[in-house]
Order: sequence, then structure tokens, then C-alpha cells
Amino acid sequence: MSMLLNMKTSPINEMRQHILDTAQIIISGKGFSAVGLNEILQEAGVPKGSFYHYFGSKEAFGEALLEAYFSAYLDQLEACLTQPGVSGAELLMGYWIKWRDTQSDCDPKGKCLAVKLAAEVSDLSESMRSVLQCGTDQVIARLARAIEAGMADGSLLHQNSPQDTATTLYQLWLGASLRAKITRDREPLDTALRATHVLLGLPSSTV
Amino acid sequence: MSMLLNMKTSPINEMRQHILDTAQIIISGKGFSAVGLNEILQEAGVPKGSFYHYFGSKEAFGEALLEAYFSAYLDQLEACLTQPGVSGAELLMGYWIKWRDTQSDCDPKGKCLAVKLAAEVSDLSESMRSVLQCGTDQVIARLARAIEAGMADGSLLHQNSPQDTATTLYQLWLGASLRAKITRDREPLDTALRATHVLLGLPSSTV
DNA sequence: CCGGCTCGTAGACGACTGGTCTAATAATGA
DNA sequence: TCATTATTAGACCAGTCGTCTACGAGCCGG
Repeated sequence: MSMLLNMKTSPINEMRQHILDTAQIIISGKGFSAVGLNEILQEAGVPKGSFYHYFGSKEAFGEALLEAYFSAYLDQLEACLTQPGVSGAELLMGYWIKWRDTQSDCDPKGKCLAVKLAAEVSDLSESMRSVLQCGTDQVIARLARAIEAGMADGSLLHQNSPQDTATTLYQLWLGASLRAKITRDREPLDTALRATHVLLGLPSSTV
Repeated sequence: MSMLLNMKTSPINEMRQHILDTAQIIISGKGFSAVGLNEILQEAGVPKGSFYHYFGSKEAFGEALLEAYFSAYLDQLEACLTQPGVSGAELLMGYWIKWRDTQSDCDPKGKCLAVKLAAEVSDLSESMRSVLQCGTDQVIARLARAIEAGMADGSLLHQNSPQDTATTLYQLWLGASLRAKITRDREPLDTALRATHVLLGLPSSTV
């Protein structure tokens, strides 16, 4: 009983999370294949031999990394889209602006793992692809709910289906973030923000 | 003089191209870091030692790979967008439909290297990132010209700037292709195609 | 026709790192 | 004190990129 309750703060899970946190920063910079366990474990101050006490393999570790990432991301998304007294349209635009800002600065901590790893990992590991699919589907579903709420409160027009709009917007921002990695500036994300206004039927503002 | 003319068919360039063609298939599946020169050269039937007669390093090889890819892609794009007696809108939609079809089937030969490598390579090699930037910028510029032509022949409405629309569409399709790698089906690309209709101000068709 | 020359190629090799696992240590609890 | 568990050091081999020497095909002068 108490073991179940303390699952997240048990020493072994604390260590797991510590390794995952360290790895996220490194991997969001160098990718999955290009980073060795050595580098991660050394940075985390964990002996190499201990790795297989916490994770069954590098692939299982990758799964856990993505699961932890999406878990935190969805919490953050939920918080972002449930502020009292703010219209649905404003909540959504706040989310995209936050996306633009976190992906255009240079802090590796906030970089999106879906953008970084999707292409590399989907053809590499079926289990990691599956976590990625589950995570992104949940993000899109949450965005669709937010769009629906915006339609309900009158801040968004009814044009296409919320699911379709959410999917399109997510894909647009995925691609914009990818291109931002190429150009190394925020122009792709600014362009995506303008397009988001259009796709949501909002008056274009000076961003 | 004749050397310049024959540059593309000189034995050394034939060999280079043969290695590049072989590598493109493998790398578009497994990525850049995860593939060793061994595997590529073995598949190409080229001994390992000879590699450094054709390319200075793996990174230089990666540059050449991307250059060759974009060179071929831009030729293909040009051919796709310059068919006589077809309206600008139809040319563009033909291009997106072709994109959808090539990226949704399983043939690794036609897979987009920009989608596959952008995230991995941009943080790994400045020179490869630079080739990627140059290539994608050219694609977007060519798309912008096609949109401009569509406005000129009356098949497209004047709404936003051609450059902006081209950028948005390209990013949307980049992201849709990325998500298609995750979901392993064509739904992301079908959704992108519908959104493309909307963004171009065309009547939505049953795709 | 032949010997000596160059030059592109061949693939073994070096130094190193990868993920994985076993065997030994440290810590814990009875 | 001992049995059991938790932790870790280091060996392991396959694989990495890049180098280096040695082989052999082709040419040229005689």
C-alpha cells in the first residue's frame, strides 16, 4: 500500500528520474543514437554498471524518457489551457506563443522531444514510436477539446471539426519547429503563429 | 574543357554518386548517426579504404548526400510545377498530392531526407545544417513562385504574401510527414492536404 | 616485349566507444 | 553473525571512424 503511494518518491524512482532529467537535456541536443550511456551516466554522476538496475536496456530507457517527457508536457499543457476567466481563443493563442518562445530560445531544457526524436526514433524502435504516438495523440486531443471550448464560449468560429483543426495546427507547429532547427531563428515560428491566426479565423494581429 | 562537361559522368563522380545513391536509401531509414560507413560501403560494394578517396570524412559525405538530394529534388519540383496548360492551383495541388503519396507508402527510395535528418543533423553538423537550410529555402522560394503564378493566372486568390503562404505550407507538410512517421499511416498527410485547400482558398474537395 | 614507374584501390589495423552482463562488493535486516 | 538484497566496477566484444601500407593495373621509355 504505502509502496504504491510512495512510488514516485521511492529511492529507485528518484534515481530513475534523476537519470531521465539529465538525459533529456543531453538527448534533446544530440539525439538518441548519437548519445552513449556513458555520457549520460557520467553527467548524472551514476556509475555505468548501475544503469541496468534502473532500466532494462537503452531502448527501454528511451521509452521511459518519452513517457516522462509527455507526462510532464501534458500536465503543463493542461495548466496552460485551464486558466479561469480567459476565453478559449486566448488560451489557445497563449499556448502557441509559449511554444514559439520555448522553441526559439537556446535553452535545451525546454526543447520539444517530439520534434527532436520523432524522425530518428520512429524507424528505430517500435516501442518508442508507440510512446510517441500515444503522447502526440493526447496532445492533439487536448488541443481539440480547447478548440471545442473556444467554439462554445463564442471566441472561435465553427469552421472545421475541432479534431481536424487541432491536428493541422499541431502538425504545422511540429514542422515549424523542425524548420526552426534548420534556420536557427524564430522566423519559422513567427510564420506559424500568423498562420495559426488564419486557421482559427482570428483577426491577424501584429506579432 | 571536356573534363568540365563530363564532370557528372567521370568515373570518380559516377562512383561518388553510386555511393550516395546507396547511402540515401539506408540513411533515409536509419538516420545519419546510427548508420556506419561499413554498412553503406558494404551495400555499395565499395571497400572501406576507398571511401576516403571520394569523401574527406563522414561529415563531408553527409553534406554531399544532402546536396545531391536537394539537387535532384529541386529538378523534380521544377518539372512538377512547369507543365504546360495546367493552372497554377492545379500544379500546386498536384505537388502536394505527390508528396502525400510518396511519403505515405513504404518505399524508402522516395522518403524525404529533410524530414528524416533535419532534427538530428542540425545540432550535429553546422555544414550539414547549412546545406539543409539552403535546400529548404530554395524549395520554399520555388513554391512561392508557383503561388505567385497561380495568383497571376487567376486560379488562386490574393490573400497573404506568396512567400508566407509557401513557408506555412512547407512547414505544415514537414510536420505532417513527421507525424506520419509516428502514426505510420497517411491520416496526417490527408489532413494536411485538406488544410492546404483551406490555406490556398480553394473549395474543399473530397480527398 | 619488358622493366620500372606511378597511382588508385584494398582491406587490415588502431584507437576508441557502444551497449550489455557477470562477478564481486556494500548494505541491509533477521 | 549471517543471508539476502542492492549496488557497482570492470570485462566483454562488436562496432565506430579514420589511417596506412601494400598490392596490382596501366602507362612509358627502351
